[in-house]
Amino acid sequence: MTDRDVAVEAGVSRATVYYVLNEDANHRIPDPTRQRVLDAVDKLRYVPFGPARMLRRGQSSVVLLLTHGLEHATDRVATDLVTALGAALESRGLHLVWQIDGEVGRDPSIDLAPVVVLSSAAPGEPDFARATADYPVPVLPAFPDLDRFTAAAAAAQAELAVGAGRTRLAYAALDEPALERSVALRREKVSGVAAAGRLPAVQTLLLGSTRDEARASLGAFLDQHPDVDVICAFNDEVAFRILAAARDLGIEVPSRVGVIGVDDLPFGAFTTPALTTVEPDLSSFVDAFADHIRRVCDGEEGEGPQLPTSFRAVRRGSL
Amino acid sequence: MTDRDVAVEAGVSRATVYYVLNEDANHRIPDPTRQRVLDAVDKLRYVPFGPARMLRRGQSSVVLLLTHGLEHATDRVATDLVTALGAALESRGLHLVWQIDGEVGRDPSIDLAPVVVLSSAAPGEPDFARATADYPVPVLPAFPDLDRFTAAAAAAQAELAVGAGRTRLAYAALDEPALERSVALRREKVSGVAAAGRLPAVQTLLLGSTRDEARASLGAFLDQHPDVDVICAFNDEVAFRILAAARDLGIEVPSRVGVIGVDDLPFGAFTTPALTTVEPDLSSFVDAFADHIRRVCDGEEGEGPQLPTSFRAVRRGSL
DNA sequence: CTGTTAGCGCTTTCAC
DNA sequence: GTGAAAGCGCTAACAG
Repeated sequence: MTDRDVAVEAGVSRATVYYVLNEDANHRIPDPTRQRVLDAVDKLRYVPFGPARMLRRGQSSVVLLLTHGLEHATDRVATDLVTALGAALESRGLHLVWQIDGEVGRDPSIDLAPVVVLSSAAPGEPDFARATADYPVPVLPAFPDLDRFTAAAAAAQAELAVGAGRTRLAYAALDEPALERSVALRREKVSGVAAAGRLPAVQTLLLGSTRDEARASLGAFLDQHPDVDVICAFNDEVAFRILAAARDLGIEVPSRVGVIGVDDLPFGAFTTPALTTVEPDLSSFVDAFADHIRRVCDGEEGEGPQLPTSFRAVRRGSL
Repeated sequence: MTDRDVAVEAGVSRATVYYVLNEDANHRIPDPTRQRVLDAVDKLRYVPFGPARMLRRGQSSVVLLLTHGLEHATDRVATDLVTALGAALESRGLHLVWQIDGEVGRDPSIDLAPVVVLSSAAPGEPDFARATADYPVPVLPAFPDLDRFTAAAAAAQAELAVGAGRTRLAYAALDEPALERSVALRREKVSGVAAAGRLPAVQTLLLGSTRDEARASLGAFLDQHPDVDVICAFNDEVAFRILAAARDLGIEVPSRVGVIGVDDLPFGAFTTPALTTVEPDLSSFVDAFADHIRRVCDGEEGEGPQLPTSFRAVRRGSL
């Protein structure tokens, strides 16, 4: 179905079809003609063909989000953000689509012709550079200043711990090389808060991946650092593993040691003890980010917003 | 950057550029010319413009996955499936992109021009019909015969329970109207297995959403049905909530009552007791599904594969 | 072996 | 108020 078909069906020219459909201000079409066109559109179920439109316009309304894998998908915070961003962009005439940026698909999916690309990688990382090379359009970080954001989460955890009267802080993460830099950064932040409160140095606990390994890691860690009285975990999942390990070891939470997560995943209310955690407020960021993306699409320059640094404490039983 | 620019830069015609780039078999281009073209492409960082290509071809290489929300994203099974499907389609020259099919965005995202649409809804559901109406291309269910699949999971749970010597089965799910049909279906399947083993009727437990409500629901249920000795949960998350409720009530798992989940989410190893669950094998389905999608793109008719019905039991402490 | 040319469907300027 | 025509960038049939 093309505009031609509609024109024939309605007995008018192709231009007239366009005037009716796009409500062209320079052309007032008499109602009977107008109606014939609209009827024809309905009857033929005509939908303009996107590629032709994009070719004419020179650009599309598609915003492409590239994430390395779906690890971000199972992260509740990221999915909330993506969902909210999609809605916010929609109301600005843009369409958010999501694609996995795998090793396999080295084809930059030319057919997509996005007007702007959002990369889950940070500027400077290989995936970000690759996106910049592959797409002849602006590439923005999907999670701007993620490091600052996660560091702020760590600081919020530490402040929560100190505020609760804990004095010997530890930081815990999974023992994965890929996470190393991020862990160092967050731990640094926790150390900063500890130092500001004249507390001793912050120790790092790297947790094994199986339950047995997790138990062994935690046991050894607490033997070596017996005065640690609170553990700030990388996220709620790590916190959950620590709770499991503590239970296996007969270590009491929160009396012997407190545990604090990040994200406020739904399961946090169902652990034993229930998980204390911190959670960001993303709503104002999302709108600002959508505005920024809109501006970038319009060719404007300028800095975009960064992820927020304020976190809300969710106090439950584990601290 | 257009092919014109490349042609000028290389000092050849536009057609020659095309012959070089697409390695046209009917035209052997001498190496020096060839090299000049390739150099020009590199120098100008030329990338063909997708929309023009699609317009010419009449169709794109984009497969659009529409999901109602991101509830599927936090479902590990679904994300595994999407990831694997994306890779499988990539190797067949197709590109999978994902878009949220929200109420907000009533614009059928015309710019996307997919060659086929995958809907998370099942044929017959409103979202599926909407996709069919909005897109002038074939629409397939993204999770073909999901009901059969989930029913098979329920059957696997029941068989696992019976195999372990349990005789009074219950089925548990969250108390949400949207899930009602699916819950009924799965419960039916559990009932079938029970009946086949000449066991008493299967009771249904609808769990409240907060922890307190969950405890109350479970307590009341077990008071009313004191001989129930195993609970098959809708999924691992529901199973986890049941474990929490049981702990709060001082009900011993698995001695007093066993608990079985579905999905084998990573946290299952870290609950107390660790969660027994069942898990599907999706690998062969993914390849078959990708083949089918490829065929549909090529205009062929025919039935596609269905989600598998065989599940692997993961035995841990909760049964 | 290389170049010219027509046309995909949509939009818009210009002429009637 | 309506229509004719050109052109976006890419591709492919056809001519040279």
